[in-house]
Amino acid sequence: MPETWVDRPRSGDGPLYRQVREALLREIAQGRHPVTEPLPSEQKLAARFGVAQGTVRRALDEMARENLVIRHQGRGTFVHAHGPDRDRFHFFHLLAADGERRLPTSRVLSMTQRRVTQTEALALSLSPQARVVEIKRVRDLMARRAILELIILPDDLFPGLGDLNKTQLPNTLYQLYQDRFAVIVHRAVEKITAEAAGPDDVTHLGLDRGAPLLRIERIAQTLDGTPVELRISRCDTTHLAYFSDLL
Amino acid sequence: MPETWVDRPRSGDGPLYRQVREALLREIAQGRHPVTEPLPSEQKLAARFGVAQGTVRRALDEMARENLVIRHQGRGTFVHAHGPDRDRFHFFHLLAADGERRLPTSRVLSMTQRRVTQTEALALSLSPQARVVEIKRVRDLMARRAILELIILPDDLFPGLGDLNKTQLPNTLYQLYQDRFAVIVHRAVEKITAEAAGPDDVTHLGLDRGAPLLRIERIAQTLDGTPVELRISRCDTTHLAYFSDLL
DNA sequence: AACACAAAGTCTTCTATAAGAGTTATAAGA
DNA sequence: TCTTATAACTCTTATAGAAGACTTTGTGTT
Repeated sequence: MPETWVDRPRSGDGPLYRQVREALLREIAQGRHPVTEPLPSEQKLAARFGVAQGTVRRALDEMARENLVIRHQGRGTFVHAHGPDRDRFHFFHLLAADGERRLPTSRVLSMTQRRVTQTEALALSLSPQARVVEIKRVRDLMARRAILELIILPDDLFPGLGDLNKTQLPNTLYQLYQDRFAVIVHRAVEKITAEAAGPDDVTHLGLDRGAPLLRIERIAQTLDGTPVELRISRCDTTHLAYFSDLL
Repeated sequence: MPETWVDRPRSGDGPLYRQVREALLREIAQGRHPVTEPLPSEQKLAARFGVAQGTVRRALDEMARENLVIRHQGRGTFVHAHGPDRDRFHFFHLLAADGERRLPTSRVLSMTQRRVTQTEALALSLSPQARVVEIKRVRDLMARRAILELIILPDDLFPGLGDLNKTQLPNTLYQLYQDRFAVIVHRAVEKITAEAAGPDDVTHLGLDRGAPLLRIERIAQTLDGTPVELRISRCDTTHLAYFSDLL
């Protein structure tokens, strides 16, 4: 046996290139293929799967389009991770008033560990007894308080996170998830509503009581669809807007 | 000369398949290739452009991914237009409270013709003297007043629209734009903010004065990026939510 | 001997072409 | 109605050269 052959595309599942795609997806989801080193070359993968190189290529191209892997000519194909290369705005859809996309800064208000609530358990598909870490922070955009954020993380996916000092949290959390806990956020679903400012919003965002604000409820997922983060952002949209491109 | 040969891919512009793509895009934007009949077959296009069939295929595949054309095995490739085939929810991102995607019904309040305002002219890149048609309507979702919509259309793109009776307007306007005026909306950009309900919202949506609502400002564009519609939707989000998938 | 730099070689992805087998839809004919 | 033919797209494989990135080797200098 030339290699450990864990995942062969099953026969009769549809197009070959899609079977290859699924096999690769499973491998990546299982955590083989560290983000620091390239996947096996197209040739190698083709040999492993017993298909032509072009078929592997088609699978990889499709995955690259979905931002699951990133391909560098001459270097190889890598699992698409968070880092300097990646588009930082992919998961940040707030636009400053001047129409420019800017990254916010963050100040952590609190970080606590506790039992999950019922709605949280539902959103993250956790058991009612599960424990979570709750992070609360204020984010500034263009030196103006703009976002009040509540982040809920399953404790079992992020062991030891609750013990960190709140000053140790970086601005870009997804980078942290990836580097410290090998959790890679690949996609997210957001539900957006309008709400009236409550006491918390008044104190931390400086809004008037009852002022309209944008509520963004995000569930971030890994490659295989496992929800790993629930994030509720409350935004003062007097100087910014959420944007969405319908292509 | 075998055909009218308007657009040849220029030499040295980058990958061949992309030159073909651009050439086809120009053709479609110019309004050749009616939506009712297929584009020339891959073979024909390959012959026209002097490239291999696989190269044309790659260009078309890319365009199909971007929802610019739609491919039917055995029938041909068509300009992707609005109609029964097309995903009706592509341009409607509101989610009912139960999590289901439903289409709203519409009741037109008014339809008037007037001079463009300054902000409208900016958004639609019109001259300050241009005339527009303004449509105002209320949309119900699950038999509940949910959206107050203001639609601004450049008069020169939609000649004679202002003369229509307001009862003649269909629920799905993009279908009308396409069938009556040969204007195909291919993409849209939305900016979303939270606002307080004003007098209009109170009367038409039954909201309390100052209640928070979701404001969606959409600019719809044709293939070549020409803005053709400005639409401002004011939504009561007590029973629905805007959703966005970050893939 | 140690270092700097250029050339050569190798690995990888990217582009282009070609060809054959399979699937789907439409139209013509029995 | 059923069958057949045809046209079109789909899938897979194969090959070959171009282009980018990295490593090794060779050369010359210090």
